[in-house]
Amino acid sequence: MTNNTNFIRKLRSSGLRPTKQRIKISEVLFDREKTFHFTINELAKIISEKLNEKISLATVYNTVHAFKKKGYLKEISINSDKSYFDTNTSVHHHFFDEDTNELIDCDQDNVESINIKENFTGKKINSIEVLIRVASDYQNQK
Amino acid sequence: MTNNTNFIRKLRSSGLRPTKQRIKISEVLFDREKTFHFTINELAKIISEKLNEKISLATVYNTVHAFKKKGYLKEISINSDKSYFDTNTSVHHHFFDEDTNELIDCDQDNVESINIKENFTGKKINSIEVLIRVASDYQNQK
DNA sequence: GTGTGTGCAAAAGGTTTGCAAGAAA
DNA sequence: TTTCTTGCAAACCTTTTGCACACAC
Repeated sequence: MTNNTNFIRKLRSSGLRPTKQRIKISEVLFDREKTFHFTINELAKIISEKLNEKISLATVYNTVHAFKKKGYLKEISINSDKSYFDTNTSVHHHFFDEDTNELIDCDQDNVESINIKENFTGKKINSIEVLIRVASDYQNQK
Repeated sequence: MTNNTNFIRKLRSSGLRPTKQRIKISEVLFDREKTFHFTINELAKIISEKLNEKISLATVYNTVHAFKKKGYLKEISINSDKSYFDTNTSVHHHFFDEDTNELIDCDQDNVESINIKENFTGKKINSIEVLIRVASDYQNQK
């Protein structure tokens, strides 16, 4: 599959040198039909275990942050010991399954739009993030 | 100021022994008029620097988590390396000032209610959290 | 006394950093 | 050859853990 050309073009156009590592990570992240949610550890595991490639953890961190800065990834707010990222960079919200620690995109149609009537902070709104925590009904002893 | 009696009663009624440390932390957290947002480090600093009291970090962590479990504190989702807590446990949302890393309560009146039209996950909704990231207009190079 | 809570230091887990070696331009 | 990127290990920071001692009941 050589739509690697596309990744190379994309990287180059955003001022990132198309290195082997970045292309490989692009494949893992963007060569899929559905949105992908991941932690950096999960991503590193996929690369090393599923693909049997060796990319240093530091490089994975570098790359993910570079991609985020370029707008190819979104970081999602969950209080958790780890950071979650999302290949879907459009404005949308999330379910977080507390049973499985899994993120699920929330269809915009399922949420009424949120209007901030007043922004008393006098600052620009950068983003509005909604996180809906869900869990099995029976295990609500948390 | 001896509304410590109140804290002692409160602690006891929730099955927590009213130790010196827990009472002191209660004072810092709840003996104020406005909502208080903090990270555990900030709390520990206030105790040691402002009050010149020595409470072990582990105890601060224990206490904050105990208070959260009892429903006296709320944990707030921000992607950050630290956890933020809020003494306002009612349902409400937040502004997060990216310039100062400060949390601000969002008046419910300023947000239209959010309705999740469909919960396709088949699970119970535990919470709906809204975080509005704000920053100065001119420094949007992030 | 019994059981719970505290304090310390060590450990753990995620993330960042410094720097030398390597690859891209 | 110049600049950017990688990889490694060490450092860092927040949070958790284990255990002896102290305190609340």
